[in-house]
Amino acid sequence: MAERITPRSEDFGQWYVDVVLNAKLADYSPVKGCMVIRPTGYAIWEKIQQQLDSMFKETGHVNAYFPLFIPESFLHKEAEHVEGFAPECAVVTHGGGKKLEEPLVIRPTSETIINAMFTKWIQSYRDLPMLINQWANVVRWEMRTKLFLRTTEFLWQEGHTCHATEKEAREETIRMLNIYKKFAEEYMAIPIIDGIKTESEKFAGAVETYCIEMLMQDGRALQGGTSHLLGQNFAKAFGTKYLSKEGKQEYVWQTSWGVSTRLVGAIVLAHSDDKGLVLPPRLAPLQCVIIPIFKKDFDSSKLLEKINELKDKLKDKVSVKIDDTENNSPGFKFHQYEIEGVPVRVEIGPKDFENGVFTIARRDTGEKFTIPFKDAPKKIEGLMEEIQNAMFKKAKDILDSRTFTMDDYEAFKTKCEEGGMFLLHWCGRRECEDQIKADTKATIRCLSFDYKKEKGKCICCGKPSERRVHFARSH
RNA sequence: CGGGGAGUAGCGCAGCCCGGUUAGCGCAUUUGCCUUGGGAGCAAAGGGUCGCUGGUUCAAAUCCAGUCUCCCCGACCA
Repeated sequence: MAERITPRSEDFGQWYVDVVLNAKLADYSPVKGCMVIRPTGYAIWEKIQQQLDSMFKETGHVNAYFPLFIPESFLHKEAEHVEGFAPECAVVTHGGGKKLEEPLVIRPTSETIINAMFTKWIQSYRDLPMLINQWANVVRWEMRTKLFLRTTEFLWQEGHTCHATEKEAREETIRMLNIYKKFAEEYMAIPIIDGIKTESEKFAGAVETYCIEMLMQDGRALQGGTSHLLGQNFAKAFGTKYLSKEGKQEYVWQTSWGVSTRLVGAIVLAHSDDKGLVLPPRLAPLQCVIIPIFKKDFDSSKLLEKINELKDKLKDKVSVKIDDTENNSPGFKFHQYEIEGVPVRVEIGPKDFENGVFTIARRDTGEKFTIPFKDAPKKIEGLMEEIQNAMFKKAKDILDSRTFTMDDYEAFKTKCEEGGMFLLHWCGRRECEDQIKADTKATIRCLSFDYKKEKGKCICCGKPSERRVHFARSH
């Protein structure tokens, strides 16, 4: 039985955890920092997987699987890569009761071991492009964790591609970023800011890192996905070469890109209200629940007949479930499905039956209305799209209303406490980036693709700047 | 690693300051009756090494010392 969710606007972190736990998406595990994903939460992840997978396949990518263990020496082959990842690696030193000759790192990401295979697989320009994706778990030993947003072990998808030219690799990097953007906006109903990361925030081992950034309801930003242009860094480290048309040995140009179970957390943080989870219809494992209201002196079979009829008409287009259990009251069920975020609820009791209508309730707005039996299927089907769009618009309004353009450092420092996205002039120097982070905890989320050329002064040091960049405190 | 908080029934908590009946409450569970239009009601029942170790005392959930664990904030976060 779920506990009631209490509104706790003053403590958003706790509110978030309450939503996750009450909606039964996940549990804390016996192993600290790790998370147990419950069936309800996993079902959302499955919807995400399904959709992304089909988008990857449309663009020619195929799935494969690589080992969980990576020889420690592999990580050392790329200098920046090992520097970035070594501190957060879990390392296996023993196996079969003996100390291993070479420790095995539990993959924090798979560039190295995949490149070791690419080197064997790729001989000629005819083998390119090679477009591989892997669905897997990875481990990163973070100091502090939070359900879905940052856990020691998490599930993700990592794409790894090889191309003959830098141009092709660059196109691929952006193509995949755009797929993430489309997925976030059209499926998760969360507007994003896309752009490039600064040198200090980019992936260890990449030439460039692109990302989609989201703003959550608590005013903090969340990195939703990244797409890296790896250049020839890993190719050189692992000797991944091909024979070109011209008969020359060339290093391949590579990309990698990934999103994780963090996206489930993003949905929770972006859309939930004090009643619980609110799921966008396109990713809701259950889109519509039908609840009959029985009365002692009313023939319940008449209600069941009506709702089965409705279910049959809906079932090809909308995922629907009838909850005709008798051990809980209707009120209890209403709350239960609201906590779980089911987009649409249909009720029918004797009164409705006599009037020839269903009562329909929207999860996103809480709005309740009746509709004649014959119009119900079409209406409910239409509601899915309507709710999906309304949720995106609501999230977009939050992003817009909490994006601030500022030029005064002191004012920014104060305003930053409330959260939000900030468009600030920045001189491009690491020193200022670090200074601002030290002063405000805000980091450069990205240099967005969408910007106006505009002469200004760096908010920190006053040196000239050509454009504004996105700053925010992030999760 | 630093700062704060918490460990008492399956879950959530009160009791502790100021030691003293048989350690209490809500939810959940079991049984019976009755019910279902926003988290039902009534009646009864079961369920506890009070985190652990030691000390003080006639007497410890309560006081003292130590210890373990968890949570929150910070440092960290390709």
